[in-house]
Amino acid sequence: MPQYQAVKGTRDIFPDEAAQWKYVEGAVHTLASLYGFSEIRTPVFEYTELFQRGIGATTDIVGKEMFSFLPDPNGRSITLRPEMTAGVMRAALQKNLLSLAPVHKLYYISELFRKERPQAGRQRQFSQFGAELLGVSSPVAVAEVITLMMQVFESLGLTGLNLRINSLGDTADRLRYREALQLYFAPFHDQLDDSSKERLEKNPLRILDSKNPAIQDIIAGAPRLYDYLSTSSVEEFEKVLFYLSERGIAYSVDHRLVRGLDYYCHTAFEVTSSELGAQDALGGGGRYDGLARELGNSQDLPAAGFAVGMERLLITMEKQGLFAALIPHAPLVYVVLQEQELLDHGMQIAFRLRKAGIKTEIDLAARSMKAQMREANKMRASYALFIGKEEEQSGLYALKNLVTSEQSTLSLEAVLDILREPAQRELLKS
RNA sequence: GUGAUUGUAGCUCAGUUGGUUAGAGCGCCAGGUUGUGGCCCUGGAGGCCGGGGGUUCGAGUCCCCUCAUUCACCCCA
Repeated sequence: MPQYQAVKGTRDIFPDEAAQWKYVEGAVHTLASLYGFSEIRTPVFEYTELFQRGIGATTDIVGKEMFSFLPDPNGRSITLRPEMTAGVMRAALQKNLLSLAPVHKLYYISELFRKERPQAGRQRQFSQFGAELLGVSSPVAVAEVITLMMQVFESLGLTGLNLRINSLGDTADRLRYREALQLYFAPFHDQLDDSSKERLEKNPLRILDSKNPAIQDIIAGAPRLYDYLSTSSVEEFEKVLFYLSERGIAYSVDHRLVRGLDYYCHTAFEVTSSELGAQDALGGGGRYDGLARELGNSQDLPAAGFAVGMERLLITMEKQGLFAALIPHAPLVYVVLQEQELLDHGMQIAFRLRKAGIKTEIDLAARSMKAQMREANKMRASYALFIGKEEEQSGLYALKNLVTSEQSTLSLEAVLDILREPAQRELLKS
């Protein structure tokens, strides 16, 4: 066992896997841009109060999962961001973005931190990609955001996902419903588990989220939030569903979907994958018009967004075999040295090739020719360029096509001429 | 934070009721004649058997503690 290993809940991403990340990130960038979203990058840590206010003091994230610390004895507590929305909203308010233009569409791919016990699909450092649409207070915004998210999944080839959606209504709706819930659960108080009892006081909606089998029957009989929605809230929700249907996006309405963060209102949604095990949420989001005011803004700021767990996305793709076509970028030519003394000359040749845009490998460890050839083969290099004493003096090199095994003796200029064209093709592919 | 699980070579794992110098496959390195890969063959390097303590003539195998892993709960991406 090595003396040092990666901190609990963190992991290293080695080249093979990094290629998968790059591929997925590329799809995110491309599609976000296609929908007119621009990238935003915010600091990894923020003042702790931002999350306490923004996410909600009663949530598990704020209550027990934040990495918080004091930068100096008299400083304000800061926290490694456990999610992105609060930080993005803070940035938007700080810059007064909405005064520059009425609508802003932002997306990100960022690292987040939560102090949870790791398990499948859950780490202490993880990353999400997500989008926030600011300034539009209508079902249009939610529909737009969901559509982008689903198109990312689709373009990556994911199948078998389940999109669930619900309406949480506006503040007034929820207030009325909250009372109704408390009234309903009161007689069952003694049968509830501890966390549900606590939620009954602080945030009764979240009792509906409970997976505790012992209280499922009680939950099943609870009044439905949907029945407490105002006419306008219902209309709004129906409009979102209409947009989704129109775009061929399959969904199922789930009246018990609440989601853990306090700032959601109206539409909330979640995408799950059966490929994921217990932590099956691939992504989720909703509307959060009230977040800005919660963060001290004088008024609400219409906003909708989603976040998708990158690790979970990668896990699902791996399980569905969606990385099979991802082949490592092989070198076009491998410079093979007859003996170690030729390394200087070999490196000079490699440099010339690389300058010409030709992906070139050379064995810096100066191993045997056999080893060099074996490695060239393993890397799937297309050509081997042999350098021996003769070549060094004559300036004529032996270029071997490793696929056809044909070999010819050429000047460096001739070699460049031959390799330039396939190098161009490789460049276009990558 | 709670519960369970597993810790033997770089990786995947064998290691019989405790009994000699701890094994395999893959990977890695080097060879299979004089400057040339893939397949094949040969050889080699590499393990305080997670750590500590205990039982025993004897522990990779049994007991205790500890650290770590994985999975699940809570909750979330």
